[in-house]
Amino acid sequence: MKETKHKMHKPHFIHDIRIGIGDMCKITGVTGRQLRYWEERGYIKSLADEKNSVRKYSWEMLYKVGSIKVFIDEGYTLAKAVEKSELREKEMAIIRKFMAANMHGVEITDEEKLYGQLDLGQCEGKKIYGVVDENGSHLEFGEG
DNA sequence: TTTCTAACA
DNA sequence: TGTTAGGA
Repeated sequence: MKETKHKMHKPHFIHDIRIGIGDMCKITGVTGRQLRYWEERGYIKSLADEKNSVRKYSWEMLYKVGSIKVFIDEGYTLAKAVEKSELREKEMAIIRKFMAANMHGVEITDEEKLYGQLDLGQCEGKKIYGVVDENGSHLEFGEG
């Protein structure tokens, strides 16, 4: 896989995505003025080229800006919105860790309605299932 | 045309 | 926060 012709411009992963400030504005509804201010305050960061250059944002920043924007629209101040956004992200990281370690399978029970049963492994000899059905979701014990 | 910083009728 | 000037 040699790239002798044109380097760059071939993102293979979502993590390679780079978003300009204009697109960031269109996608999130946050103004360029706000984005520059948020960066100045250290709430977000753009990809470190030298300063005074054109800002590029990562996928993570797109996500974070969108998240902050939601909280702002709910009436939180910028500082509180950032706080909630960052707390949410940390909580989600823990949830992902837990799920990665304990999700042993998913059985789909209704493809239309997206109901199913999560195999969450065992505890004290009993199987644990997370059930999503017409009643919402709940936990169930199964036979060892 | 877009984005940059700095500053303010 | 909006907006504008003046460059890059």
